[in-house]
Amino acid sequence: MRVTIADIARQLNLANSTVSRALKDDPRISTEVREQVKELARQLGYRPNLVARSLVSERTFSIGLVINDIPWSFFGELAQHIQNAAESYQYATLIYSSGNNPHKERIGIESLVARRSDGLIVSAHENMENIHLLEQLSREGCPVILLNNIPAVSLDIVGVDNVNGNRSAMQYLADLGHRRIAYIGPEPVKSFEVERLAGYEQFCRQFQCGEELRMVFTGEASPLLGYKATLSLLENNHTPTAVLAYNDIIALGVIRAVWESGLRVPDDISVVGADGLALCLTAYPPLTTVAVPIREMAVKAVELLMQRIQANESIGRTTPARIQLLPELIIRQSVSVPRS
Amino acid sequence: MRVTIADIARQLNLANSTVSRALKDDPRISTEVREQVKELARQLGYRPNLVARSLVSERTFSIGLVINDIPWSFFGELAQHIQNAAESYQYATLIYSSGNNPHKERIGIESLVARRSDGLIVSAHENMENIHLLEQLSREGCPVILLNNIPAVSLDIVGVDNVNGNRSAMQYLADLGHRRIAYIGPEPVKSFEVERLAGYEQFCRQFQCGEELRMVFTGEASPLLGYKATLSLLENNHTPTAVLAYNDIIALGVIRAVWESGLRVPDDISVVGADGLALCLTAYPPLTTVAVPIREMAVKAVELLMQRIQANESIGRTTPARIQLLPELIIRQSVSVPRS
DNA sequence: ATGAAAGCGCTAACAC
DNA sequence: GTGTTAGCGCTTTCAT
Repeated sequence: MRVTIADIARQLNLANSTVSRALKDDPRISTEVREQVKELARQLGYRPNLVARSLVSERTFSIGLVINDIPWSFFGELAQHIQNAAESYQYATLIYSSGNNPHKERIGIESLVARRSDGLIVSAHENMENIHLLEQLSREGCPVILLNNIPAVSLDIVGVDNVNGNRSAMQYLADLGHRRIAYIGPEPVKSFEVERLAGYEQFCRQFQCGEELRMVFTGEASPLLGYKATLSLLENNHTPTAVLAYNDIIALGVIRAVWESGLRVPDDISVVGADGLALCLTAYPPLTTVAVPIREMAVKAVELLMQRIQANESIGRTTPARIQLLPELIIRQSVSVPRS
Repeated sequence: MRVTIADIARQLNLANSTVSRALKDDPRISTEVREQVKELARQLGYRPNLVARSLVSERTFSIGLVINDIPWSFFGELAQHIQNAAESYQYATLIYSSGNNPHKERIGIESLVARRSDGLIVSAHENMENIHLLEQLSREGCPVILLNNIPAVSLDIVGVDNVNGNRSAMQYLADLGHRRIAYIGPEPVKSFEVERLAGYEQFCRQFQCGEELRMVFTGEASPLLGYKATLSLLENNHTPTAVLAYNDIIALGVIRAVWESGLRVPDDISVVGADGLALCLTAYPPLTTVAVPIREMAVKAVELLMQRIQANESIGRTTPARIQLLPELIIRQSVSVPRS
């Protein structure tokens, strides 16, 4: 049997509550007793049972994080920052990765709630059933922060202004003289996908430039799909002077395809990514990218969640918060002025 | 207030225990009552409180995973596989990333234990104090699976035979005719670092080839350090015909440095990575690598942990298990025969 | 087939 | 300053 508060109390002829207080440095307990208790606790190797504590305090001091996948690093970096931010509030983070599967996402949400996470941060799959589930949970008293821009949803949102992020990247390319700018990314389904494409298209329309270079493929964002899409774009002789990729991962695939085609980055084709992952520095040449302020996003999301938890309020009483973070263009070496 | 079993019992004029059983499809409860209970549970939006359940059952159905960092994808991929494997046993995974900081690692371990994880999988920082803590926990009844090869430790280990992995990579290079093979990696402190360097050095000694090309830098494995190390290697005119990098991340930095120096991969310099991450396909050219069977590692670790949990045995009674996984060389396009 | 009661480890009124 | 008591939500003997 593991050692409990009762064991300590018995050996010291104290009441459980006294031991409990002593362990928490309650000023009402005399210093001697406190020391005595702590000393014995150490000797016996007492480890508090947070499960029991949670049952009475109705608080687990843990938050749940639901993401799509850990490996491709956007979520990895995000998870790390969220964990760090939560830790500064003495909170643990339970990470659940849905593998982009709405059914698994649902299981994950339910599991985190059943484990009584004090709140949830969710980068959702955007399946409406699950969004409704989250709204429901929020109403039932479990605060939820959403990391996607979903309109008309009664949840707090910490989102990214991808439209303007990509518009500013386009502006940068146009200012350098680029007119034939391609976009390579997945079909616009999720908010990030829709917004990033929209930023590109809005700019194209406004400046009457190259919307025929919009290249949308089916499937999840991966370097391989970026690679293949680029190859087929180049084959068709629709050669652009610059490519705006949906994200960094795809951009790396684009770069590989350009080199393999015997062209050079950035001399023949400039490439811009998005997300701002550390692995941009992995590319040759290092990737210019529309960086999402991932750390800030994590900090803001956790901050907001902690407010909700402390105020013991979910949505219903209050208007949902809408925080929008603006991406920042990080200029590296994958872009130059167009060749001709 | 959230709805509890007692609420359902009251409304249906049943005992709590009956409701509890009905919810679990206990055959002793009549089908009608079972249906009635479940129906009302659905209507009221009953959600089981796993905290309460855990307190009595002494099981949380969650395991703790302690890793060094999530973002650089080895641990990301690992975490994903562990989570998947655990899920097949109906277990949730609590991930804690220590950011390579032994003190934070300790906090993380304690936090996971306080939350009463049924077991731990740890890719340790290899700080001996923490290892002893883990041994202690194991003795106290919390099974621990270690993912590092640490000698003479009384914990189950699912490790990687990095020595032979790297020797086979060297053999492959030598067979192609390479004699001037450099190694680029961090100072050998952790087991992975020691073993991978050892695999290189053993081969060099055996075949009397180029140990002067061993290039060890200070700091954590990052593409930037791989990049810088390569540049200084090339500056000193110690030009190798091939580079064996500590891992894929560093290899990507090496590749970038080679291109920037006006040399070509693999024509002038061949590059081999290690780990076998998905981002190898991101490189130009796609990276040949000594792939760790990450998924298998995850599956084996979880399998072993589940056995320990089910048998309700940690180390002490039993001899610790020693599972060694052999990496596999995945041949892509970053290696060719040497130039001259 | 169902109920009553005890208890998991801890906390928090309330007493003295 | 310390003890008593009740109870968090659930499971599990032991009755009936």
